[in-house]
Amino acid sequence: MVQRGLTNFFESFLQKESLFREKKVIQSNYTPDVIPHRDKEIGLVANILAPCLRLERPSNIFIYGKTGTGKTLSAIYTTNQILEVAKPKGIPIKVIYVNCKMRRVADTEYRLITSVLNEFGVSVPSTGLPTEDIYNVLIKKIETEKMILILVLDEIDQLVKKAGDGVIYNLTRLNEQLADVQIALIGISNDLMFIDNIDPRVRSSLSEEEIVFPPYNAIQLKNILNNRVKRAFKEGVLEQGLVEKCAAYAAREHGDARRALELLRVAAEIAERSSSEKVKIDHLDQAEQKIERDRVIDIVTTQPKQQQAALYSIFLLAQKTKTALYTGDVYTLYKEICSKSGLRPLTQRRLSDIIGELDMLGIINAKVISKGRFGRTREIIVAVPQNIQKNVTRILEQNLDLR
DNA sequence: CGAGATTCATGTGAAGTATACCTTTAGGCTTAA
DNA sequence: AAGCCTAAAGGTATACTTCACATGAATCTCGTA
Repeated sequence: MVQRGLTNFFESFLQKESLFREKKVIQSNYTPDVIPHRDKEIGLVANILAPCLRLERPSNIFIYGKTGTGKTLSAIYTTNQILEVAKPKGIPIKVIYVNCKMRRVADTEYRLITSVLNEFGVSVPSTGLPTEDIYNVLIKKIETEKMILILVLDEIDQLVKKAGDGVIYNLTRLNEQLADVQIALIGISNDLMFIDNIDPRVRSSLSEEEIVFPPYNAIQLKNILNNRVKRAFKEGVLEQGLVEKCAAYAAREHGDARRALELLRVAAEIAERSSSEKVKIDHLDQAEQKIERDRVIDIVTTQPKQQQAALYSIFLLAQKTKTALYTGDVYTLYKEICSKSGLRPLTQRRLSDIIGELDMLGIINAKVISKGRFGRTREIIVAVPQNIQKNVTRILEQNLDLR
């Protein structure tokens, strides 16, 4: 790096006009004051949750809809509103939000309860205790006072897929052991098939109420974007038709509003970095690339070494052969990779599971097929565009200490 | 020719093992009275 | 004697291994038309 010019660089950076007015408005963790086109859904949620203001346990809610349809946002928004009413009146309501997808945070029963406890400010060992004990700690903690506990479980399908549906059963049964505290669950899932594959008893208790969030259409998306653009950007920094194009992109991808907003923000960041005075359509295309790349890189690099080695083998093989890959081939190469990078190779049994996990992450598509006389295997197809694949392969190479 | 039987390569479930971490307990040491 | 530290014992969750059996369509076999 040229270090002498750095002060100058920062100076000129400060002088440069930013394209943003209030950048946080289009950042992903921002909760807007109004959520357009979700009045009906929010009304439903509010109706169901309202009894908790009278200290009655509301029904459990199961919310589903594709990603970026405002499920999480609506749930958080509604519960926040309830809290706002409840707080000045001293109504004891507590809302806890847990994202079950976060690997190594809340993807097992034990870890879920642990993260709930963390919300209460109680820290418990990450391992070593019986799950039963952890429940008891929780019970003891919340039983001290009368209250309604609303537990929002985001991406609940991931949790059930890994830890089984007993978790939800246990949670609902917790109510029987608690005299003064009532727990209501809000399960959020973007897997529409999920609810059909769980124990009917669990199902009926989880989805006492079901709410479906339909995807936004292009016009609605445009509306949402415009709403935020007004506050987020300075006037006239967006090229004509940019918002429309952005909405169209996202509508094509099953009406994902989160994606549309992210697309716009990243495009603006790119424009800013290249010291352009306007955000142009061209920046939008670059942003689309960058988002996808960052997403993949993020998933890949937070994965444990073994998974990375497996993925590296898959990528390498995919680049060599044009046809689909099979588990056996991957395992052979994987073992080689392991010895090169000083990793202890796992068994094929385990690799098979890892391939399943990678499939769940959406990095690859693995389908079990039968090749008849030539056995049964998984057909693996990489679900990442070529150029990004190369990019990621290089990163993996470094991570795994290969040359 | 067609219905079964066979076969292959690996999926998949269950049970066992290793590891990392936890609490409890008991003994030994220190310290202050 | 009280307090504190340490090591050992006994426990759990999780990632992984081992073992054993299940799968499912291409291919083979063999009786029959």
